[in-house]
Amino acid sequence: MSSAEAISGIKKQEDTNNALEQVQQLVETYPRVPITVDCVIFGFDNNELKVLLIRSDLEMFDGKWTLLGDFAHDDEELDDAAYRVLRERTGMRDVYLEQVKTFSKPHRHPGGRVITVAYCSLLNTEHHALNILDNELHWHTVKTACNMAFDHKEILDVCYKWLQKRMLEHPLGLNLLPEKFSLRELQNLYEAILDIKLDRRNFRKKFFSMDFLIDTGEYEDDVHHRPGRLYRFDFDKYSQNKKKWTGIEF
Amino acid sequence: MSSAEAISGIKKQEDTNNALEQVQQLVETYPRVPITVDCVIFGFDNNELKVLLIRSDLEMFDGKWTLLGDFAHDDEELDDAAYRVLRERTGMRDVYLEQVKTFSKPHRHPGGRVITVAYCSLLNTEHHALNILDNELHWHTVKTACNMAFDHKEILDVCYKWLQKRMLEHPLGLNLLPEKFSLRELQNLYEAILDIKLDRRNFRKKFFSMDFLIDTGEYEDDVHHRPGRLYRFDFDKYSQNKKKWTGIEF
DNA sequence: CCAAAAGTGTTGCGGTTACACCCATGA
DNA sequence: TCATGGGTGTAACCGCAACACTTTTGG
Repeated sequence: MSSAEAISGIKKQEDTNNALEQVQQLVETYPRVPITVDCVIFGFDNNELKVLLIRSDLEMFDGKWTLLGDFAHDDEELDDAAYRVLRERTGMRDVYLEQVKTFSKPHRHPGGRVITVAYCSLLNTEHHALNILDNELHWHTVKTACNMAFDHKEILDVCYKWLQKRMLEHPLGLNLLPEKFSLRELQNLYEAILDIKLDRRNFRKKFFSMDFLIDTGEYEDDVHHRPGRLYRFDFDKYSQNKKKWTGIEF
Repeated sequence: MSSAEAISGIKKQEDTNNALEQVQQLVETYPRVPITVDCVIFGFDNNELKVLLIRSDLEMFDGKWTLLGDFAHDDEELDDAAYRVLRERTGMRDVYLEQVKTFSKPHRHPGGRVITVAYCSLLNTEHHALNILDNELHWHTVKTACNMAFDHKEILDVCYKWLQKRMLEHPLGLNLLPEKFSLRELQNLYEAILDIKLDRRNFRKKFFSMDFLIDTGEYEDDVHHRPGRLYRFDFDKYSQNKKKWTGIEF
């Protein structure tokens, strides 16, 4: 390296430092807002879509229910914050989770401005039951959920609509079922969430033709009638064969 | 009101005040983060999808391009902030705008932690051309856009994918065309954005059968061949007749 | 009269819907 | 043996894809 190059190198380094300081100082001047994540945790039990809520620990929301949420830590990506909330509150890992929408009405939180990012997650209530730590946690039927704090009812509604739409194009709903499930259970799931009736034979044909169901060779054993076959969903195969394009339709 | 009731009323008021203070103090303790909105502004010109970018005014991003963004003001809902950015930068009002996703990687901004909410907007470049105030603003071809600051390339990619998907289920793409347009222009729009070829006759049949196109009775007049009819899109009719359900498909 | 794009119908295929009967199991 | 849901096939219909020629305009 020539000395001219060395000097130019030093100069460049100084410029970089100055530029960095400039940016840091600029960011210092920005208004700051507390950020939370709120998880809409769906479960499926008794042929009903449920949502996991906790009693508000704020005096002014005495008796009201809230979503599971928390502030974002410094240097924590919001996806990670949402996973952390799930872990801390339910003890579960590896749960399906997706960002849905950010809510920012100035007065949505009575304590001052707080922006929240809503996440939607789906888990199997049977697995989950073992891990609930906090007895102020309860599963509520989504359709009748009410008396909620903040704008959490609105967030729930948005996430429910999101789920209904997403179910049609993605098999995320299977996260609500046990690993092995009967076709009846699967159909009940779709019927309950979408709030429609489906023809049993056509539903079967549809799922079999997608060819993502693996026959376990096992049967239901807790049923008071002819037991149905149990299937697993082939998530690997799905992720290689997703549909790309379904045509213009509105 | 009895004096007991009055006392109880005062007590309740005090409780409320206390509770409010409690919540406010709690929110005070939350970590705070600067929030920005970034608008991915799409246009359509020369049969190509374009995106409006501005040169970064930060020294360390010398020569790089960024999305149009700004900090959220105090007490400003983020949707409003995004509309404000659009107004301030392009002079346009009443532009189609939708929240897409929140980006929160801890080091996405070199000046420290900044969380940004990405909005996608679509506007007609002809109308818009008149209003550009800042000559560091430029339309870039989306496919070849590069050399972007921050994580703005990633945001652009996510919004482009979002647009491709959204186009199939919602007529938002029509915001990219002039009010009156030919079917050829409409088809070019879909072909360019979705990056596919479509059969002309089937495309026409499809749109005519949806029955949202209003024949203006007018014709193109700037073409060097047989002029096509001009149509308007009936947004009112659309908003009353949206499809609800398109079947399970994944 | 030539180039360039507008405009227009039909056919075949595949997927969705609608629908009814026999079977296996537990009580 | 009865009640309950499991499991299965077929026919009509509809929407989508594939495909070519004539018409209109400007140059």
